[in-house]
Amino acid sequence: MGRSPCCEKAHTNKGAWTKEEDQRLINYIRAHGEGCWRSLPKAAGLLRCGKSCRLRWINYLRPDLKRGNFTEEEDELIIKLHSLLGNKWSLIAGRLTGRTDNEIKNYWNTHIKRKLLSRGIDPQTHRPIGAGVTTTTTTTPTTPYSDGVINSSSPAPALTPEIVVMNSNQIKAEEAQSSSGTTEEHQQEQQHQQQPQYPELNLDLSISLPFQPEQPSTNTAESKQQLLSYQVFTAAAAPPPPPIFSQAICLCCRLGFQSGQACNCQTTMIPNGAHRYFSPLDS
DNA sequence: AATGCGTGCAACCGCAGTATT
DNA sequence: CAATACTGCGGTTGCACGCAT
Repeated sequence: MGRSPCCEKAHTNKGAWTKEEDQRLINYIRAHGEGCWRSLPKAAGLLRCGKSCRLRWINYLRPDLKRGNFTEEEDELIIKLHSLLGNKWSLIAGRLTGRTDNEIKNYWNTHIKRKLLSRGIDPQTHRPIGAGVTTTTTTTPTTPYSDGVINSSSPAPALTPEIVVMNSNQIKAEEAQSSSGTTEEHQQEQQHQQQPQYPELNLDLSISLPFQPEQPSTNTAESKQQLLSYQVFTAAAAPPPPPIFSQAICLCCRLGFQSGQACNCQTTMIPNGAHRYFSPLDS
């Protein structure tokens, strides 16, 4: 048997929130904190479903929200993040403090799309419009880096989550520094130079079979640890986190970045071209 | 002043993944 | 293990507003 029934959809208000409803929600969350959205409406005396309360709080009432226009820096950051992550608005929002996924999504659809089109750039692919897709490689329409292992024949860019929050000058400096790296890095550098719009991005991606761990774990605790690791790499990170070892698949690795280039987790290649991720604890 | 149109944004909807019973 | 609820996410819709005609 499952749980008890969800919030009754009857007897719930819809549409715009009133000031009184807002105040009730704020007061309740101040007193009891976020979470438990299902029981919140009843406890707070609101005729709304929990989902609606959550949305209202996250998108509008949260005290740490930054209201107002997006800056030029935020614009460029969103564009770069979108080229990297696709329509993963929540991940993008995690990189812009005080902005919500909904806000960014709206801003993208109303402003940035147009901005890119006026620059002659396809907002979905981040390629110049008219540059035909002639390769046999495939990318998903909304996510340049699909959720799988990127084929080793087309190495992913040496971008780290930290680089993502840097400005373009910092990125250039980072690239200049990396040019004195290994042969492999040098090859990537050459590929970067072939990208006309965003040199740090390689959008020519192939898709291979999804990564299969050698010892797939169904352990719940380990799953939680993986989630935690994922959250560490995706959380809003104003200052770059100190070097840490990932004990699971970090976001960088999930995006196909190779160890050392993008993150500090320990990743190695296995013969089929996929990556094997292992924890320092394994050794 | 009235109307039409475009824009911006809050809110809803449906789905997928996860948690719980 | 299956069934069900919960949570979060992305896509879409609808309304309010401003501007042009």
